[in-house]
Amino acid sequence: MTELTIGELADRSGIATSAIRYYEDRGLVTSRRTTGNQRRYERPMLRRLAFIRTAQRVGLSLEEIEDALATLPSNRTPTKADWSRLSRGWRPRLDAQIAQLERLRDTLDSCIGCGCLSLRRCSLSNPDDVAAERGPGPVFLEGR
Amino acid sequence: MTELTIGELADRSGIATSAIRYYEDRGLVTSRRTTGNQRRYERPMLRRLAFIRTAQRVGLSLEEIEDALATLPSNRTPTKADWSRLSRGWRPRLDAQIAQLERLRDTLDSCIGCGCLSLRRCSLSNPDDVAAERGPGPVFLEGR
DNA sequence: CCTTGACTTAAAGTTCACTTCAACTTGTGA
DNA sequence: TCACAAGTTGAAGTGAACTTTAAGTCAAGG
Repeated sequence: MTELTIGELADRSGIATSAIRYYEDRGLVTSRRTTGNQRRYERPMLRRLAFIRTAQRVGLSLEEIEDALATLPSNRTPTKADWSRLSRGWRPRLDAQIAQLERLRDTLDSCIGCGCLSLRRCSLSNPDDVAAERGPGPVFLEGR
Repeated sequence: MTELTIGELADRSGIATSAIRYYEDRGLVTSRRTTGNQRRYERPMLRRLAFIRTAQRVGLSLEEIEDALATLPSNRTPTKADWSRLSRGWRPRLDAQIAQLERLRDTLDSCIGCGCLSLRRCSLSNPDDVAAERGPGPVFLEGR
């Protein structure tokens, strides 16, 4: 039982089989096929899925994750050092996200009493941080 | 010039006319119509848009914003106290988001050296915070 | 051998928050 | 008055990350 079926991989990773197939279509994971055309995964694929899932939590898109995975050596199973290298860059990214939310929170604190929300005067709704405004849509989806 | 056209409202709020029309379809904003069927907005609508935009930055969906706006008195223009009341609840939400990212960052710090990312052993890829796992997709979209 | 659950594919559907399009109508400054 | 920018509508398109569906094929236990 050294290889895993897609169902086993899904159970162990907590990622749906449909998502795993989707990742495979996008080239994020690979498998060998049985004579009957079924997918079989080696155990290191579990770590790869863990990497993908965690990178998503950090806020990377699948495209970015794809790029990161592309820098892994293709001639051997990635080592811990390989994974460590890839995830090292996440720290500044997380820091930036946290800083941005903290700015929002602090501004909220100073505005909450007045309820002004003036688009021109209040920095809450008119933040300095214009760079962060590119691209609409929700900035953060929490527990809901 | 006490009323604004949709273009003027867009200019002043920084929100595209298409988005404003979309909000109106969803009932988030309202307008009166000229005899020629064009929209005209009263100035308080600017604050309403500011509220919507800021609520989005905090991470609320349009549906949640809709619900919040529904609690405003319909018989009068909302006061600063009204807006203040609505935005008061954002603080815990922001706090939770920040805390979640900080947990992720701290766990990342303790995992980055080892590169383990084990789905079963490493808390980075296997967070306690299971509630936060509902709903896939990017958790945070920063500057990019 | 045979049932049954797990697997296969391509294609279409989902959600969110909009944007774009086409075809048309209004409003305004010269 | 008339050109033309700005407004109107419904419907379709966008992008990200999947999920669902349909119509099958495969693998393993009894």
